[in-house]
Amino acid sequence: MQLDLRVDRSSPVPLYFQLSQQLEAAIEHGSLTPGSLLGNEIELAARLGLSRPTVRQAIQSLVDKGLLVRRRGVGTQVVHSQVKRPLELSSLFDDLEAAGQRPATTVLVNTVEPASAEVAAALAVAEGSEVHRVERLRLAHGEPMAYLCNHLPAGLLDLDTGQLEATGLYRLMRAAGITLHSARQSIGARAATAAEAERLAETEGAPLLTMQRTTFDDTGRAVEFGDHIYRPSRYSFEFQLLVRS
Amino acid sequence: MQLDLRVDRSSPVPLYFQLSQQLEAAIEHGSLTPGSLLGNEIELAARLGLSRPTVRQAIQSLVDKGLLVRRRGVGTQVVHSQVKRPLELSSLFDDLEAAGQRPATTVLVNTVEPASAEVAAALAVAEGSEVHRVERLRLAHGEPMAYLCNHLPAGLLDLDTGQLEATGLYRLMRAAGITLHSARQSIGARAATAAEAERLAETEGAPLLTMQRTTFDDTGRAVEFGDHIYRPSRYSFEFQLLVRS
DNA sequence: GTAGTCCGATTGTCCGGACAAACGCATTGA
DNA sequence: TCAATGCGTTTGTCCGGACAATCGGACTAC
Repeated sequence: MQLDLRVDRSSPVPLYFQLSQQLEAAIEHGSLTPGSLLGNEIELAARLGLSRPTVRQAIQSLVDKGLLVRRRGVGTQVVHSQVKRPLELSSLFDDLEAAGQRPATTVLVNTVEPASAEVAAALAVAEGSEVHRVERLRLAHGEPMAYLCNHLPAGLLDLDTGQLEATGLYRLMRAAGITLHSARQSIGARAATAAEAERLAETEGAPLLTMQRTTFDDTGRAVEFGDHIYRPSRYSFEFQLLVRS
Repeated sequence: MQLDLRVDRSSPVPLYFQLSQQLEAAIEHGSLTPGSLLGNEIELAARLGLSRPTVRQAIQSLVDKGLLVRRRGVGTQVVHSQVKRPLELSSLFDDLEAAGQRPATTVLVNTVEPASAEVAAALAVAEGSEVHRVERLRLAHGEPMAYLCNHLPAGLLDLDTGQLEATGLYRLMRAAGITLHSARQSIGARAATAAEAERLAETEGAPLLTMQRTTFDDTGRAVEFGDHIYRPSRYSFEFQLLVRS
């Protein structure tokens, strides 16, 4: 069966993007089965009334996402594996909400204070300069799941405790017009201290999953430094990797 | 100062690739300083005797790597942050060697056996069908660092114990003509069992970092399923993330 | 029967051009 | 003084075409 592909030239949405979205939907939906050929680019372009570069741009974006594989002399195939999504710069809040976990947040600390040496280095600000510090307990189904300590440069964002309890930090930053660009992240493990155990309803010495992250916006500014600990019985990091070609 | 950019039209290396490599080298080397404009595409194309699409393709590849940021009406800038490399599908062996840690491997088990339910599900083979099982202890500076248990579909690869002790599993797979494409990965933590503690020179109940990974080749076949445990005092996962746009 | 060769199919690379959209800045107007 | 407008600059999108590189299968020669 021929796929029902169409583009709307009156739409402000770029043509290549319309096409790639429809192809992605067809793959997700199962209309394009794994391993099936996509039909050659020339013919596809002719059928849609598009030029070949435009079709190629659409296909390329899906190749970059790992959904398609191109082979010279063969054609373009749908990858047949449980490919989900490449690792995104996601927030714990969004992850939990997407998983239907109904996340809740308790703000424990929300102050402005001088930057410690470690924080200053991570945020590339002067030691002792003012930074926000936010400490939160993240719950799912009423059970503590993670303890989140974040530092932000002062003046970047108004951090309202009420908002912090209603949504995630990343959403607040995006809403403030900050475009997140990249992050440097480190994941490890260690034993819980007595104070940490108490906060997370664990016992002292219990294994904890730790994550430290510095996030940068598109100008290269460090906009957030986070030091998080997770209960490994309740949370693990799951993601998809693609090989850089 | 004008950057000394040149392309060799007699080379079989694609022109856009020659250009992107030179630009990347200039960024790495510091000739292109963070925040500096790259000069507009039209002029750059004229200077190199290339067409604008070719120059754009070169720039785009660096944007995808997170090294450059384009802004309409402004130009293309070098991102000024400690951007290293996006997360790659790397092997522990290569990571350690790159860090100058002189990794060593002891092969504990190297057999063929029927697939358990878990392994069969991960590799998408029938339960009970034959699979390779390899268990290795990875050392750095003579200290145990990780315990690696891997399963591979039978017939994919000859697993020679000697080779496994001399290099990494991924290198052997690549050398056998398998092109790694993507992987699904899960990172967590838990307490060490008595047997694990013994192997890793830890104590029972000590926190361990765990990683499970299924790797797929470019045809979508599952080619490897790994279950690894790391000593968190010796190893943590460090990587760079880019936001998908 | 087997290995090597040829050939059609398909993607990879590259060109030159055209217009649209967004940004920053200077100018203009209230 | 401050906001709105206009304009030049730069990237974003799209077109149509050309040739090269590679793959797989069919064919041929031994």
